Amino acid sequence: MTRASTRKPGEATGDDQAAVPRRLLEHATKLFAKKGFDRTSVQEIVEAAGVTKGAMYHYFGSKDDLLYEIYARVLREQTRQLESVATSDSPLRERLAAAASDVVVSSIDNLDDNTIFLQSMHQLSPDKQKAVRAERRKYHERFRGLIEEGQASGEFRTDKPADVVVDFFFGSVHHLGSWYRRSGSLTARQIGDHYADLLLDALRPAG
Amino acid sequence: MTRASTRKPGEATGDDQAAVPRRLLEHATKLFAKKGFDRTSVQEIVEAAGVTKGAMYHYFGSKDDLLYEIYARVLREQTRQLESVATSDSPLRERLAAAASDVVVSSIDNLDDNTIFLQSMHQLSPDKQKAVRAERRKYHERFRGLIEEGQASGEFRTDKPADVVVDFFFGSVHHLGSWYRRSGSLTARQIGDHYADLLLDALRPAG
DNA sequence: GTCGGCATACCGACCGGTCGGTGTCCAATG
DNA sequence: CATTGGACACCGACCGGTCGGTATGCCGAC
Repeated sequence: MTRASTRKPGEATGDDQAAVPRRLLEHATKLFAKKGFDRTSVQEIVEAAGVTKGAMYHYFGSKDDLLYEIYARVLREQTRQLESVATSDSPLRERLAAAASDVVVSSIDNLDDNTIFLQSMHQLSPDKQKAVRAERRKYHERFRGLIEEGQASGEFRTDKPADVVVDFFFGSVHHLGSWYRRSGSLTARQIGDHYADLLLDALRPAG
Repeated sequence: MTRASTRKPGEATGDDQAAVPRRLLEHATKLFAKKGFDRTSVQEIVEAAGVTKGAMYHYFGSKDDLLYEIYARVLREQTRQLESVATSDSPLRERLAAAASDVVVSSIDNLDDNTIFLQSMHQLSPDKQKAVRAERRKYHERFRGLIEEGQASGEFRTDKPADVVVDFFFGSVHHLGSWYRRSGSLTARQIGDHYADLLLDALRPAG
């Protein structure tokens, strides 16, 4: 606190080197995941981040904003990742398998974000909730596009609507947080590959 | 209020014929599903149910109790249903398909309960949460038993751990509430059959 | 001097839960 | 039959505490 130094504004003055907004987001994520959005007070967040409420309200308009920023970051990253995998020039089945496995792995790597998504989205203000939903929908549509591509080419069964399959699969993904434990015997990639296999095999044309 | 009558104690005296605890549970379910547990005040619940706080705390020990009772009811019913389907003397594939489809249908029929499960379980007191988890685990184990039965007989693939498949499937089921709308073009049973097909086909031995 | 980057004290709203009371029914008593 | 007592089902004002948010001030850098 009293440590004299010539820092750029925004740089940490405490023990942590990270910038204040970053630290706030980081600790807010952990606390929201652990206790839920409503049960985490602003006071707790700023204490965990080693700053004060004044600092927080300087960078974020509200507690809601904090949550929204957390979502926005995750969504941006996942969308980026999907886009990169989907547009590669591998065969369709491989692209879909990679997309499926990747989203599982990244969901497990960021279990906290995932948990928050699951539990706290409905606590956002309506307009921000709408923004998040719109972004999520874009993501799902991109994923669905892969399935429809395979249905058109005859690689995948056509008796199941693609959007039902997408919701089926992402339901599983979003729920990873409620059962996956790092202490378990399977790695994130193993789970991802299992999930991808299950999806791909469920999509095989009827034998 | 002033309507004279010879009612048994516990019978409604207002517009609604239902007993007070029942009405409380009913309206609490709706409100919890719509606004979340923490954002629903006891005051709102009792107003919706047309009683007062005194009445509520007469029948329930706490707001937590209300939530717990909602869970307990749903769990009891789903467990009962699964047990009934699983022990019938149909072929295994049919029993599993029926169990899968049924749980989807009942989840859609009671979307509110499902939503609450998803969003508010972690807000229960630790001991009640433990009780709910234990009950849920029993349910999952029963379901898993069906899959293991098929793996042992060679009907299902053995390269996917049964518990992974169970979590995969129930993730999808629990997430129905986040996308299913009654205004959609598919009935609950149609979704249930689609989901059951996807599960069964994902379990086919590799071709 | 003034502007970003905070700190601190404080406010008003609200919330879960409590508690002393009230009306009603029923069963025992006389 | 009339009276009484008390168990049950509720009522609603109130309390201690918490929370999100704000107003104001300080302080170093430019």
